[in-house]
Amino acid sequence: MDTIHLDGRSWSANHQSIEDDDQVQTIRKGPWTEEEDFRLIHYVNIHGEGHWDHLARSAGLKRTGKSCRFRWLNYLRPGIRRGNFTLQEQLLILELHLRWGNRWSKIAQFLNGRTDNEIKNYWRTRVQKQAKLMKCDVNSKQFQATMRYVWMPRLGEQMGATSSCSYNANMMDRGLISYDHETRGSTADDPAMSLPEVISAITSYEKEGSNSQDTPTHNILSGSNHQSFQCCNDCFEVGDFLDHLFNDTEFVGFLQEQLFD
DNA sequence: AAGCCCGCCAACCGCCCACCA
DNA sequence: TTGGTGGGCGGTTGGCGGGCT
Repeated sequence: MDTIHLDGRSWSANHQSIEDDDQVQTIRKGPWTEEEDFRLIHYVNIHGEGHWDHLARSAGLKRTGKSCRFRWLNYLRPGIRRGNFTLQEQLLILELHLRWGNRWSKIAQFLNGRTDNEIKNYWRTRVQKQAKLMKCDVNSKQFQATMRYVWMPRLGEQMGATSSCSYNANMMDRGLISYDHETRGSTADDPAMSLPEVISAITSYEKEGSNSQDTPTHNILSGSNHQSFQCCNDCFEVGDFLDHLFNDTEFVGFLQEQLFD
């Protein structure tokens, strides 16, 4: 019988049922115990991955092959990183999701040590929550525009110049972006709304709509490079400015009507 | 202190595809 | 060609814990 020593504890790893006197293999569900984890780690270390149904039986685990595979790939496999996502990782997830949608495993390939399940959970708990707050669909162009022009610039700013450069270089290296992050302009095949389109919508809104002096869209455009905006006597960076705009339900409604319906 | 609510996340489920006999 | 099997993937669920009343 082999003995595994890990975290100051020892586990026997005989490849028999956890309950030897139980002849009927009832399938266990729910959280994995430490002993189950050690059995799985031990077996995979010796025999390698794959053939999960056979592995489950041979390792004496009362689990389905799928359950063993899931546990190994998402929690026990060496190199798994856990904990909060860094700003760079969050930005990468937003960027890649705009590109590929719910292709979690594909997205996970670009985040070293992160699993598709973890990214999926992040998306559903954090990002979809924001969509719910905005009362729009997470896949709508409106929400994608918010991601691209509000959150991503904000994350970029938070990351600071150094990490932003490394993020851009990383993305460029991978061939994932081809547009200029300084202006956030989109490429011709980019389905999301480009910054010029947003500006055009804002301008149109100014012409057609609200004459109120206290709306966020009053007196907004200044300069020609669209990098900063004057609004209500305050100067906004593009991210903050659009954040401001998207908090204006009147503007959001107009934008939706003009561009997305 | 107790009950309730809600967010997070580990884990399961079902579908689909690739491979092989 | 077809049926069985294993594995991959996205969607969903349920339990736990922390915060709030």
